[in-house]
Amino acid sequence: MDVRALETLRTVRTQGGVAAAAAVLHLTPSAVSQQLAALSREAGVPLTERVGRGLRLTAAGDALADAAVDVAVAVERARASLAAFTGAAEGTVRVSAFQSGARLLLPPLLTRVRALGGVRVECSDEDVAQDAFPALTDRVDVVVAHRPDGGAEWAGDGSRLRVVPLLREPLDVAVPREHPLAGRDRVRAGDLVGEEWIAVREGFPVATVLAAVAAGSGAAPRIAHRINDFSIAEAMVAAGHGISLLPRFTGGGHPGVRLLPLAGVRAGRRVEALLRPDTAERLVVRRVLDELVAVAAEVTGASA
Amino acid sequence: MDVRALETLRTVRTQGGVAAAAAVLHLTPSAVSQQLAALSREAGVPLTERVGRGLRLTAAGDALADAAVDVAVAVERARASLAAFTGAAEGTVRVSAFQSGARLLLPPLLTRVRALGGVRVECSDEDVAQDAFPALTDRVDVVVAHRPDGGAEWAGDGSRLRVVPLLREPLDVAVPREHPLAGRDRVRAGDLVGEEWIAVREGFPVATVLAAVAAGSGAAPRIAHRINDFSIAEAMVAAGHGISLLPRFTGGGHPGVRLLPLAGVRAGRRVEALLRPDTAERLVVRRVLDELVAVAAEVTGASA
DNA sequence: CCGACGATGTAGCGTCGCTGCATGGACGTC
DNA sequence: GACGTCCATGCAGCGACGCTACATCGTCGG
Repeated sequence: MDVRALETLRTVRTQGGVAAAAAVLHLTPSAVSQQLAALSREAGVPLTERVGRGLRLTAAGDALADAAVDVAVAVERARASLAAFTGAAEGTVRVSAFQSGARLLLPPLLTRVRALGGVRVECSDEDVAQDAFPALTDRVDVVVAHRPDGGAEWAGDGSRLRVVPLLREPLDVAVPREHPLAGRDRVRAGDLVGEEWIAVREGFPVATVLAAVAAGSGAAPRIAHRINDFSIAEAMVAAGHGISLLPRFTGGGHPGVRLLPLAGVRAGRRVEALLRPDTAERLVVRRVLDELVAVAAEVTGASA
Repeated sequence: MDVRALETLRTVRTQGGVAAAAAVLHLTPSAVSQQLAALSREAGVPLTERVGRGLRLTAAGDALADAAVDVAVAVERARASLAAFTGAAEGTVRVSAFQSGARLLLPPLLTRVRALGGVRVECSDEDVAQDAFPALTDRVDVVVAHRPDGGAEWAGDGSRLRVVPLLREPLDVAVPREHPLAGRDRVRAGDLVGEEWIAVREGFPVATVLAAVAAGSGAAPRIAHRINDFSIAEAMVAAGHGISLLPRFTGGGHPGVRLLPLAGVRAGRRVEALLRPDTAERLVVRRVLDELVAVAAEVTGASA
């Protein structure tokens, strides 16, 4: 019962295939397949089954993968217990964030972490579809993700994934300053009928919020453009090519744009840190995560 | 961070040395030493330190060994989660017991287990000093041990050792049937002044109880013989070579001996099953342990 | 129907951990 | 105080295990 093979099994589950898991683990697909075969032989029952040209875990494999999480956590706790003696809560932590979250949180995080000393943070921006966020935790230690306010929990929340809330960010309606509504201090969904929208790509977190706003106005929204990058969307709004939903703390930098709070509709997104349970046990990771939480509190406190 | 090396570290702690650990793990001392060296190198701090010609764990090593227990438990849970699918709560379980406990519990345990099917129980009798019982759990899955009634807990109880109470057995005073006290239905400590005792060897569980009885009588007990085997002691009592303290359920088979309950002194021993926390997770072991608990209840219920 | 992708076997190789033996230090004994 | 014994540790040699590279088979899209 090799822990490396158990780790591999978990990765195959989260990545959804041998090839993807191999890429994450820096192995060849053959090695991954052999590990699964060995594990299955030892278990006495098949852990995976072919489905199409891919594969998925059997019930037994799923149960074992769940148990493998606890094994990984225990091993990481062991490492942490040693780190308490060497005094070394040092090392490098990989942090990723979606575009606007990265812009908001990563710079202050880096300055705070620099004061810690010995802790190196490697950042990357990862903008992926809603349901692809959890899988990122295999390549990155801390994943800053977002989801619509009342939306579904993350897949496998609880035992498979640790979720740390960072902040709740309201989504405001961004209009050009020459827009008739620009003088209002807040707008209702009904005020927005007939507007052209600049939305995000289908499957991305903010998309469902726009649908909710549209439902409040009674008409289907006319989506003219799909832009994932908020700063681009903001520039397009300023140029009068449509209106958009922009997160309050992130947007609002552009002088030609006014952000109007939405009344009557609860529009917002939750920004959370996603970690694998075993990664969450690492002392360095905990330190960085604490700083990230502090940064989030700072950012919301100053702006709200 | 190899789990085999962690297992080795635990064994070195419980067995108190490299050589003893190597014997238990079926390895050469050299291999054990190399594993410790590798682990220590990876940890960055020494995990062991020489003391005399042996060694002991450092504080860091002790902490890591504690964490290693959780790792082993998690791994064993993973195995158990698989066993739930193969339906195989089968295999062999090694059970050891001290002399009198073995005589009382093992025969009925074996008959009950035979009915289970697929479970093989290997018995052995292990009579060791009080503080040597926990270390037996490295060689044997279930260790039936005993300790004086109000005595100290087992070393490392809690996280390092799982303790399952089986029964409490009163210790009676065994006298030959021609003895002046033989007619009494119970005796007090004061009645026993001046008697010659047949005791157990120093360091064995019942020894401290005799000291307690002696303290009640006010005089130091005159110990004529030291016999660990109760059936031998019983025969010696019958032949008039002294009196003894015998466990009620175990002793009393000899026609020439009368067992007299002790009044005023709480004399007894606790019989308990000792398991390593990881072993306790194995499904086969749990099944056998359940049967053992049932046997203990049966035995005391019939005799009390 | 063909091309591409994904998973799985097989040969070959490197590496890691074990055994066997030799060394050095500590305790008990004569 | 010297010797023998026991224990832990270092080093050479060997075996085994797991990886890469390559080939094969099945499946899905064009």
